[in-house]
Amino acid sequence: MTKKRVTSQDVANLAGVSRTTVSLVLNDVKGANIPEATRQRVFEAVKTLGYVPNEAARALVSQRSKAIGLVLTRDPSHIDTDAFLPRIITGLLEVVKKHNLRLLIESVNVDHQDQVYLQLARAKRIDGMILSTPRIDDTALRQLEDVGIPTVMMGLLSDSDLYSVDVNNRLAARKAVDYLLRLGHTKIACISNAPESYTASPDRVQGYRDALEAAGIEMDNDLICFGDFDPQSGYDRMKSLLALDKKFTAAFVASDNVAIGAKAALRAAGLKVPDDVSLIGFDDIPWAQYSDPPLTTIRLPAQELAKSSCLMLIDIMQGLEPVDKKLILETELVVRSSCRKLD
Amino acid sequence: MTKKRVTSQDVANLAGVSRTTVSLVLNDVKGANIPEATRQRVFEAVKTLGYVPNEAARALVSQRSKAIGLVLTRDPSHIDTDAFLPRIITGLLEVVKKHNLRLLIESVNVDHQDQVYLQLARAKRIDGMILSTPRIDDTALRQLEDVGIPTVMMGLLSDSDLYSVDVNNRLAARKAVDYLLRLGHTKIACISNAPESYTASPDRVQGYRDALEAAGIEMDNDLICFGDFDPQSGYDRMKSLLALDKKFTAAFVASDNVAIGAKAALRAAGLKVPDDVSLIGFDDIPWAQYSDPPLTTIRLPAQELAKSSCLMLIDIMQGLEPVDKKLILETELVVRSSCRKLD
DNA sequence: ATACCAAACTAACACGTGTTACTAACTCGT
DNA sequence: ACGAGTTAGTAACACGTGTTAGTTTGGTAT
Repeated sequence: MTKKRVTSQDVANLAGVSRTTVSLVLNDVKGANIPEATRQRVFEAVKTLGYVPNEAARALVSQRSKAIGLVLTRDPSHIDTDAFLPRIITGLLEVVKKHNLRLLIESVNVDHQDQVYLQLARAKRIDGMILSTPRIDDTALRQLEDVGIPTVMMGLLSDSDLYSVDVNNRLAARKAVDYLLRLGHTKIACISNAPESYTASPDRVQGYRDALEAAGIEMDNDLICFGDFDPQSGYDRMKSLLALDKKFTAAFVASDNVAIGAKAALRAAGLKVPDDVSLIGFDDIPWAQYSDPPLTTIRLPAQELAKSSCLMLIDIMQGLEPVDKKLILETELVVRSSCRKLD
Repeated sequence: MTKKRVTSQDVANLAGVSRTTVSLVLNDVKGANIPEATRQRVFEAVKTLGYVPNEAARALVSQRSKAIGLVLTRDPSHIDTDAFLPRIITGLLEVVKKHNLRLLIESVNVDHQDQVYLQLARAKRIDGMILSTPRIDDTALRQLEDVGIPTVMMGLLSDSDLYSVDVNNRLAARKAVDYLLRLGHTKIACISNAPESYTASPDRVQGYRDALEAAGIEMDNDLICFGDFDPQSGYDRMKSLLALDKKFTAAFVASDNVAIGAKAALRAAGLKVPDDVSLIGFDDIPWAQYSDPPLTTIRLPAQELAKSSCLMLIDIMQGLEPVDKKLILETELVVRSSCRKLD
């Protein structure tokens, strides 16, 4: 009754060869000369028995698990509303599958990150890892280099030696604000995507600053605030901004997801987009183009980000030096209808 | 220079005991009597060396990988815009972490599903799996039972013996349409969430039918069509419906994600929600409450679905018979502002 | 003094694979 | 005929852990 496990020994027995030969055939070892007839016998036996090599045994002897990990360094509550995660995942899955790897997902609560990193790495559960949304104050990142597990960051940590793939957040933000400036706006509010400790956030604010400065517009720090990933935070921040009564005519919200909430707050205040306030987002999540009005935003190549990270990681895992240690992908201004020209 | 791997033997040496003792201490085996002093010595050594047990070796000997798999049975393009996936993942991660398991994500392209299922199961990469969005015509599901890997389906396949967790799609859909009926609508269009082959889809349409029938309203099959997961499909279907010129006053769209597109199509046709057409969705994705107008919808307890599936799976993996073989969770009508009362 | 027993530990096997070093047989040029 | 090389295959070890059966040590009852 109990399903007997099928091992390579069983295959060997059925094919009338040794276990070694089975291994040589299945792994297509080129040094060994196995005549076609024998190979076929082995394949036949494999098929008959439905044999699948035990990954644990294989991992043990080869010292590699053939899996990579995607580590999310955010609170689950923030991940919940992340409209990008699915794209990241499909991007990773595509590459991972092509290379016969598996994808492990792990989230670390900000408290004891160190443990988790080391655990995963040392336990050899994964051969490499992709870190998403790194934080500036993440001390565990330093330790990571000691463990010596191949790592790629999606998102740049400027003062780190680790490999990374990212967009130029600063430049992209500037592109967005420059666009608003071209439309004639001068009083422009800014809601960033996340708290300052997440690296992309201050970068995007800096881009906002760059644009205003280049245009010779005086900065009003009251108009700058930091969201917290989800729409609710956008709603709250926009409400606060409106309470200041500063009469801004446009807002740069450095995350479409946060912009969703910001827009709701504008509506609640009786303000229309773009008639009363122009709104430009960041990311181009799927929702953006179907919003009412369709949201003008900066397109972040989410899937490319994921794929490139993954490919880079695989290179590193194979001991190859990737062409770029820090790869920067292009962003693109996507003009829709949420910004109007000021007369 | 080369980082030497730390094994339990090293720990044993440092602590001045045998490797067996180390294992007994670390796994807290109750039969063995290890005095407190020795235990402390072992823990000390573990800490000093930064020892972490090799998972592959552990998996090999214990015949369990301590990982579960989430298998997505959809095209990547559909997963991309799935606003629910993040919630599912955080739900799973929460439970998984609590039980010291890992989460593996796998997508199977509809073509060769069988292989993938079997591969994962036989290779012992995972101890159990959660299937999302099962399809009616999925023959591999049958084979799955043969392999004998614990499996839970998120989404019900009525004629299958497998364990499952789902909502009552039919009843939930009826709730939605009943609400529209109460508001006085009688010409109600229906766009389902997915092609008919995905089980939830025909169920929801059936709920729509139930409601109309109970109200004694004649059915117009032209008003029923099937979306395809993403907003674009909603846009297309709604456009087709409008082209029929059937003058419906309300639409039940069995997926918020599809509803996003449907709403855009209405807008493109110069129709306002809810003034011209009332719109009710399904799922209550994060976007729904921030939509303009806020979308009335049926709340699907995504995270609960994930958690319950996971808990059920863990029960099964431990050989326990879960209380319900087919668990049904509650849905809830969430009234917002996308439906108006007809006079 | 001997038998017995519990406490504290350990030697040795099993898990299923990849791989190296080796053998036996067969071919071939001289 | 004979050494050299090739071909086809295998025995045996390594990977790092969990676990069983067994061994020593020291104490205690008979």
